[in-house]
Amino acid sequence: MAKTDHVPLPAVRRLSLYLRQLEVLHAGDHQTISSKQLGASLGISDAQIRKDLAYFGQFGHPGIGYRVPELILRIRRILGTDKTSNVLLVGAGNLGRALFSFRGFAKKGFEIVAVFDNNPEKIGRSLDTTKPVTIQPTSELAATVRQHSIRLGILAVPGPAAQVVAEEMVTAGIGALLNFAPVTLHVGKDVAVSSVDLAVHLEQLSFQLGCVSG
Amino acid sequence: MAKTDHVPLPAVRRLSLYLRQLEVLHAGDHQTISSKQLGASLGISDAQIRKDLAYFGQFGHPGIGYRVPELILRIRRILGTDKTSNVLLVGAGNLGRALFSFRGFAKKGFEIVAVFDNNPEKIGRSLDTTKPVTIQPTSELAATVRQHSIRLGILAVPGPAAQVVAEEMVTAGIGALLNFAPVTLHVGKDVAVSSVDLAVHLEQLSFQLGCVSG
DNA sequence: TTTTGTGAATTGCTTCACAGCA
DNA sequence: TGCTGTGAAGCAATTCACAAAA
Repeated sequence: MAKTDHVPLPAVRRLSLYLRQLEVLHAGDHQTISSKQLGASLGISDAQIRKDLAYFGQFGHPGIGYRVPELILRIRRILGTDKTSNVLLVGAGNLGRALFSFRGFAKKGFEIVAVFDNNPEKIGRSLDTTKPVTIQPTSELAATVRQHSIRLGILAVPGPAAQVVAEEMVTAGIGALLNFAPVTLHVGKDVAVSSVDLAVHLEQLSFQLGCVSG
Repeated sequence: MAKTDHVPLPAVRRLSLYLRQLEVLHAGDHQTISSKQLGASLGISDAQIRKDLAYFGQFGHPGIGYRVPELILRIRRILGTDKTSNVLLVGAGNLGRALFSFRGFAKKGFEIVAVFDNNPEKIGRSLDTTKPVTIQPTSELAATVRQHSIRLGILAVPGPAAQVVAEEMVTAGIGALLNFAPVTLHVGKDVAVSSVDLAVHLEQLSFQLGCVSG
């Protein structure tokens, strides 16, 4: 089976990009694609793509390339998105609403099945009236996590609240956190954390602008 | 002055994190901090921090550490956020609204001064009635970019439209793009691009969940 | 003592280049 | 011929370890 014998994290990140592009190709009825072609469409070298895939097994066909539908299925299996995952969201503010309404998650096999916020005016209401998910207080985290077998949580609360809420989520049984709060979360090593800080991204770009011209 | 003689991009990314933490420390009246303390609070080694800062000059004081207010100013200067930058946003959907209302940008020296969308029903309206910015059609991109000296653009349109809109933005004079569309943008090498794909982040976490337990 | 700044050593990632297969 | 899979080589980033400064 797959060699789980240490895979570079950047390789996993790129796997998602390959999948994204393969899904586009599949919709366009492409049956096969070479590492060279796929690389050109993503700005990545062909050797990189072959090496990345080789971490997980042998997927290609010499002389042919990769069969698009086959590779899609196998990458989904690797990422664990061949089955739909239940996800919870904490933080029913502007960002939380946008994330809850975002169609892209469902397409990729993630479904937000519960929303939490401790603002009393929000509890019992819905973030998006077209969906039947009502906002719960965080005191109900543990019960809901168990009930829906949720392992993945999205954290979209203000910075000052983030560490406390993250701890509540972990205690409730969450094993992976997507954090939008502009703070570094301190959680156990067995909990995976991925952080998105919008200001940090703009600062990167601002720096790069400064490099080329005054 | 600063050695601009090739800096690893990961180092620049971390510079933003250092700044974020330093601002917290400054608010808490800390006057100095050592690389060891700063590292502990961010989960980064002390050597890493000293090396990162050394790419840009000498900021520390042996035996003392770093003076917090001084280091904040110098990192802001490096990132180009010591002055406020005008930013534009294309895409007035759910995500665009959340980004426009996000307070964190202003705190970091970024101000969204123009919003674009080609939906005729949205043009002329406002994304947030507490702010006096009305939605314009993308045909007005170039004029607005020139008028406000905008160099940074946020792209929050659906995937299929992203490449075309990105090209319009670059033609209008935008030099750096923060892209939220789930596609790889093909732009000139002189344009900086930073992409945030929410589904990719969840896939990373899903993979990591699969590593520890079935 | 404490803590920085930095060459040297190390680790990790990417690219190269080619054998093997269709 | 065209393309994959992969060891070897090369490059980039991180960590080590210590001289110098307060």
